[in-house]
Amino acid sequence: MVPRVLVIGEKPSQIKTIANTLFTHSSTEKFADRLYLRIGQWDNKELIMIPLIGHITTIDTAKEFGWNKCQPLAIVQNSNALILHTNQTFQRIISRKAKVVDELWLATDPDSEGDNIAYEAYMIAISANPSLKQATKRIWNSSLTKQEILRAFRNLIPWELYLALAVQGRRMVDAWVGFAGTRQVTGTARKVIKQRGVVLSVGRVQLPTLKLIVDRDRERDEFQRKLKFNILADLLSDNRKEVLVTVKHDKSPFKEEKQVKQILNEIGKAKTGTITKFKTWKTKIPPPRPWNTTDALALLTKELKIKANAAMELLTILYENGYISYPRTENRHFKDNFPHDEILTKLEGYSNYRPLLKLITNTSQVRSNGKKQGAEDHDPVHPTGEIPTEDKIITKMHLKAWDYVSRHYIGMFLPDLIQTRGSVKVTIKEEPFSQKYQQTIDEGWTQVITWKKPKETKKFVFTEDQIAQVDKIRSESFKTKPPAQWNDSTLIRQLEKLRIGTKSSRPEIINKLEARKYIVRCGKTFYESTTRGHTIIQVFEKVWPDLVTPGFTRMVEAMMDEVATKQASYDTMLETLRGHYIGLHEKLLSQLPRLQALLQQDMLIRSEQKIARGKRTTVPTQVLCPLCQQGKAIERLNVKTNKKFFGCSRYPECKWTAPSKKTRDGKIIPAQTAKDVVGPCPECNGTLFLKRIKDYRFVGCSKYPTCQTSFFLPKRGRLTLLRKEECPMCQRQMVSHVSRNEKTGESEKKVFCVICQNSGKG
DNA sequence: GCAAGGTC
Repeated sequence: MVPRVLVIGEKPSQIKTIANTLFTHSSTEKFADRLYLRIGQWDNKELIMIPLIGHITTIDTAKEFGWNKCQPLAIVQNSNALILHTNQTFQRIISRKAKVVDELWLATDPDSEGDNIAYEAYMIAISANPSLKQATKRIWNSSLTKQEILRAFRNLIPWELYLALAVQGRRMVDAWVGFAGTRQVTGTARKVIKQRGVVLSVGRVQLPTLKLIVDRDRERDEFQRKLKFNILADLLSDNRKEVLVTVKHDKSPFKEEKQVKQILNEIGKAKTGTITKFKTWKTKIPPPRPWNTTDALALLTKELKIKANAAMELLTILYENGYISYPRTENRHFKDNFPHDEILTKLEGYSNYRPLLKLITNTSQVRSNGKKQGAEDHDPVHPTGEIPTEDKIITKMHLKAWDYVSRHYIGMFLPDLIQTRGSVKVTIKEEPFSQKYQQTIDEGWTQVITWKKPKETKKFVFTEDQIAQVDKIRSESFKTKPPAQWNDSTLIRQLEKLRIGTKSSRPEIINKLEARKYIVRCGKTFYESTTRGHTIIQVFEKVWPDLVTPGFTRMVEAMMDEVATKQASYDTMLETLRGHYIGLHEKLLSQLPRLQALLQQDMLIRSEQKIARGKRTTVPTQVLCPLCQQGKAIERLNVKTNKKFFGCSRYPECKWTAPSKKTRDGKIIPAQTAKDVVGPCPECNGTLFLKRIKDYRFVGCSKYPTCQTSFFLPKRGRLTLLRKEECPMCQRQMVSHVSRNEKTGESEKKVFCVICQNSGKG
């Protein structure tokens, strides 16, 4: 009789691939809903393959250590507190089959988590059939290609427990910290927060993530906007008719206005400068590297303005329906023999891509391959070549996500982006100025990866030692900006960089923090910490600084390494970290009064917000509505974003709203005033108001970007809204524009309507 | 009810 082997896999899709590779004839046997054994002959053996669905066990507290049944710290102090729950479906099938086989092959993913999953299956198998202990092997395949599967199944490696035990240790420590910490903090919170079922959670990964957000808010709160200055000079053509380029002083930005004035005094009237250097060159920029999960999520969250979790769901649906590859991968490297040409040929079925695919000369490999990352691992995220169409499952959003994945993939085969660039250095009365330009010669891959099209700037030509004509030397001022708030895209990139969480868990971490009310989304994309989130970090920074920085994860990782390399035993790991945690939890106990006091403040703020929500108003102001000039501006609360804004007291007759802004002395006022407001937007319910971005001035809609109505105004000259004059054509405010005539030097005044450009006189 | 990590 041929020997029988039990093969354990980590997931159904993987077992299917392996079975299809090894077996010429095979049979299946259903053992649970949508789960099948695969049985077949290979290498004179009968292989029985069982697909798992990730871990078989979960860690829980024993009954007598449930909520409110013991002190939270008892979970850590008592070695019987944590127990393993085993999934009965897998327990049953593994036990049953283990009894009838001669060998056990563990074919879970080739990484430490995979070893731990294999260990769970192994413990069940040897308890059903102890003789398997001597007949267990591990399969370590670096990918799921036919060749690699065959290689791995012919080169079985010895089964060792160390890596699995290291992960088991990590799982136990995570449970201690999470369970004991969460219960202690939640217990304290419930003395103050009388909401039903409120839970404040604590964990090894969520606290460092929360700290990132809290720290950024702290930086922004402390940030002092400072005025800085650039000195600019316009270089003219020889006939002085046209500005060729605006050059910037090399020492810009200046901090001191005094210094700027001094320089302007010295050189302000200069009419010429000497070109000291002028060069041009060509730059080739190769296509971007392949996407791993983080890259794909970062792009989709940014472009589609959705959460990381939502982006992950889009990718999962596309994967499950066969349109893209497995979306959870750390890898940015396509292997050499990857069948790119098959996929590219299939993509020709989509007419939008056909002209782009014709630009490809070599379909055998991508032009900028990334690094191989992750021990398993799946290929980078790519389309399968199947073309999706809109139906019940595939929505417009799925199609958009698929288009990004496909375009990024196709772009990786296209020629380089070629730019011509130039730079000039010019000395005006010994003061150094310079400027650069870049223009596209060949769009290359940006024809497909359109979201990465570079900015074009105006080209200029000079010769060295040429005397350049200078028009006006002037200064511009700007205010420094605080560091930006985190969004899904920047946050998951930072988490990957700091090695916090995993490719699969990162989007969920952000969701969890939001569900716990530690952070809120403000606007559409940005995250901000709540008072509650702030409080948690404040207390834990005192109690256990290492837990709120990636330090604790590093410590756990170091211990795991010691166990995996046999320098420490599993028991040593547990006892070391148990002792460590007990000490810190005791410190937490001493901080509970402080935590309670801080949460009280959180409650005060929350109850204020509740009142605000109930009445839908807060303090009425004396500010006249800038749009209708009849109602008063009233501060209101956007319930969705928790952000305050101003609206007109005559709502719904007057639909004026404006975001709130903080003045220097800390007052909250509407971001628009009567000075800026032009009138109702002709396209939507918004308000048109004067906007200034850099040196551009225009009239824009308050509902931007939803409504993109805008009218540009002259770049120079003084603009004043004329409150008392109304346009006879469209009944909006007129504008007076005072500018200097370039030729005569006299000032000219024009009065016109910004919307219909009517002069008002005719 | 709670963590973090697999997978669906």
